[in-house]
Amino acid sequence: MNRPSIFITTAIDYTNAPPHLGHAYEKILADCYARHYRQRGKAVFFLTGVDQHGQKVQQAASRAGIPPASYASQITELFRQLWQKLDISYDGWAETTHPTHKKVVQNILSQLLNQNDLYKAEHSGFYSVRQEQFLTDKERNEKGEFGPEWGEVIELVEENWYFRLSNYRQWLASFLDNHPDCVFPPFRSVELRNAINKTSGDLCISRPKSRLSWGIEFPFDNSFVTYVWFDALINYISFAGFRSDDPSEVSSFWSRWPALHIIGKDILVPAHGIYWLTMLKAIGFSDDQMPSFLVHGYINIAGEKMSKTLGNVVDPFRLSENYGAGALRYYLMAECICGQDMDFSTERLTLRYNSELANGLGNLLNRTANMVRRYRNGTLIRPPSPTPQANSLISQAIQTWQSVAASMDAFKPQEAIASIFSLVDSANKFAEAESPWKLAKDPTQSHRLDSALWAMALTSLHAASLLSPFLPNETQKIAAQLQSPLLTYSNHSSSQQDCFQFAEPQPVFPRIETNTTS
RNA sequence: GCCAAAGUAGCUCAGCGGUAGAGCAAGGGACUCAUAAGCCCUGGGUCGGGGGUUCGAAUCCCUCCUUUGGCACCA
Repeated sequence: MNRPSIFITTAIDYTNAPPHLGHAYEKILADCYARHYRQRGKAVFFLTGVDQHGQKVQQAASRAGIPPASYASQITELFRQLWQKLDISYDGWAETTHPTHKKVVQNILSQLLNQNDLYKAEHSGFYSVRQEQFLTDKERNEKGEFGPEWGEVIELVEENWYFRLSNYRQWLASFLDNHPDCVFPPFRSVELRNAINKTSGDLCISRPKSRLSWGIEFPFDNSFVTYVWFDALINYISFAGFRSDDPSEVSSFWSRWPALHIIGKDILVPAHGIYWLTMLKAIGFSDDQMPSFLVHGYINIAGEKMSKTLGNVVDPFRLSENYGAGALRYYLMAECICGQDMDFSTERLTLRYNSELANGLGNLLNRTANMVRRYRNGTLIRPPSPTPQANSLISQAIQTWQSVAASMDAFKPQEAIASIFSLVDSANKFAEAESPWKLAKDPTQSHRLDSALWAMALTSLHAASLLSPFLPNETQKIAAQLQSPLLTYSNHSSSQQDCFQFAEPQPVFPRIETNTTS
């Protein structure tokens, strides 16, 4: 990540149902990356949003008895509220019903038609009237039949538009062979590579209006709307300035691109790994303009996949009300091995919050603040030559910045957090070793007392600054208590800080009491 | 079925050829600046089973077992 600008996207969420914890995890992950790279002085463009078109939205809307547009905008509002609650600092917001997006999608369709990448063909197959979709052999049960869950199944002949994906399959295979690091974690890259071999044929990118009207109309054939995936994937470029009428938008697009797409494991194959990459190739993106993917896992509840049918869907609104957005953000980032599934439990959340944030960092700050107020009237002046012990703690703090950056670049946020807390541990051990409360009793130890308190205060500031991408709100409160701005990558080692003026000590991370039933 | 990933202390995971590790949880101790927080000490897990390579394997190879995921038109 040596580029001066970073373009981060998340999947755009489908507006057929309210957000759940999995949606929240992905946005929190992306937000932590966006904030981390901003702290490193990069020009970050963080794009997220919602996917509003398609069959499922149309169905959900008709069940609710309202037009698809109203239904989509109601759900969209819920997502926006959640992101606000969780402090998601996105720079761009994608809504696929937006006219700008529609224009780019239609522009691309026309381009592909002109370069002979599209064709119209007839397809016949089994169609479920109830589910409003074509069925494949995958949907057959053990007896080779389509079960009752599909309702009436008829054979249907339909004309549609196809994208000549097969023209690009070979290119995609060799691209992935030459760029295996395009997908993280590595085994997902293998999975994608293997999937290409097993696929054949082209991609159907239209739906006849007779059965689906909620979509972007084909510019050259108004009896069809665009298949949702083809529509949705384009958000990554349409909302970033690609093919904008404003030339400065276009040039900022090219300074941002290529993107890091943060997505869930369920939509790598085929949507992003196959459709999106071949679409980009067809549109004219070169090999070194291809995006990369950070593929995360699922959040399970007691070992089981979250699903509406199991009735174990966790509501992120309620979680952030009960525990606070910070606690939720912290727990998800500290606990999850990026790329793997994780098991969610409020017990673990409470445990980690209490032991690391409350007892670790919170208490470090609080004990420091109290001693500075008690022994130094709340004002701490930088000692001209701190003791070697104090210097050693401070230099560990400075070194931690590098390890955090390295861990983040390696897509290991949990490792980054671990190294921040190893610094906090060192500071608490340092406090025991120096015992400022003993030094305070001996006037001849005044310099050593100043050094110790200084090192503790400065380390608290370093730890809070390093933690700020994960806990933007709470770390601001720490900064307020220290009455000092948070540090960044450009000033952390040469901070001009020469005084701490402590505000009234107040627990930033009050312990979550557990004896009450949750 | 095919292709992958994982199986290490109660829990979450690190180690990936050289005498089994971390954090949390559990037990004990000394202290008091602090959100009864922090600090110190302790805990002995056949590293999924079996076989092989090697002076030596959690670490390489084979095989079996268990769990999870992907295998295009549903987003």
